[in-house]
Amino acid sequence: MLGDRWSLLIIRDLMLRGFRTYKEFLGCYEGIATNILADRLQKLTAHGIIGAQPDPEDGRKWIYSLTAKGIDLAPVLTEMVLWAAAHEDTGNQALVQEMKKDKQKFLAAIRQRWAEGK
Amino acid sequence: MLGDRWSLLIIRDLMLRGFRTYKEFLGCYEGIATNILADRLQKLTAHGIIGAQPDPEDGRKWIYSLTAKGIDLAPVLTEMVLWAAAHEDTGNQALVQEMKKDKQKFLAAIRQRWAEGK
DNA sequence: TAGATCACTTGTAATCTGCAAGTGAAATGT
DNA sequence: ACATTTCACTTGCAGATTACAAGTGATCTA
Repeated sequence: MLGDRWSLLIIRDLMLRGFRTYKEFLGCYEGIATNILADRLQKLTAHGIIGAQPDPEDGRKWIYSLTAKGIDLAPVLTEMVLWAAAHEDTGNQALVQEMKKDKQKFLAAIRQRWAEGK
Repeated sequence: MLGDRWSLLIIRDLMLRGFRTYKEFLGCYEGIATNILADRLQKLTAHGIIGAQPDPEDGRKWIYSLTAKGIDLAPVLTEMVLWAAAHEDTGNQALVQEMKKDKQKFLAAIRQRWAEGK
């Protein structure tokens, strides 16, 4: 269900990088094809991990967001980021430091952010 | 690097189900092809996540094991199992209960088991 | 109202995967 | 000693999946 090259990246960027629209995803990943992105967004939606709403300010856009099920992946993503930081070259040292310092606080902040609807 | 259908399952079963040989993996997953299994074991080895040693009791067999880098995936796998248990139908309720009850203790036990060389 | 932007869809070629059948080395049975 | 079986793979090939380029229609902007 998450066992493909892009799904977890999409969730990560919704959760940690504030991505919201198709264009943001498409522009960011080197190499993701338009049809594959559309397919993954659709499958994640079908699995109830993300949701989509029309943008009230621009009728062409859709705004993607995490569902409760998607937000519950925060501990998984956090551990993955920490693992990658420990064993591979990764950027984003600030984020990693914040996670390491107080994991529970970090997770609580993510949940809080989504509870507030942003 | 782990973004495919089988790699994380292989790591999970090395870590939690005590799998050690090619045959165990092959017999367990419905549908994994022999060449794909060989390929994944090789790639995981190349990435330093698993290692392989010849079986001293049977010259045909290889014994696969987790490296330190692989063992460090325990928190990721644990959170994934807990997420799946909360949101999908999964078996292995005993394992899930043990993880939930004391996550740190559970992780310490995994590390201990590997430190002892089993 | 012409052109740009947006989120896709479609077509096609290349790549990857799944399955069946094989291979060689090592173990087992007689 | 020799045939058979087991083991961990490899090989060949058809079918599925993916990447890339080029649209498409609805919506926004100048």
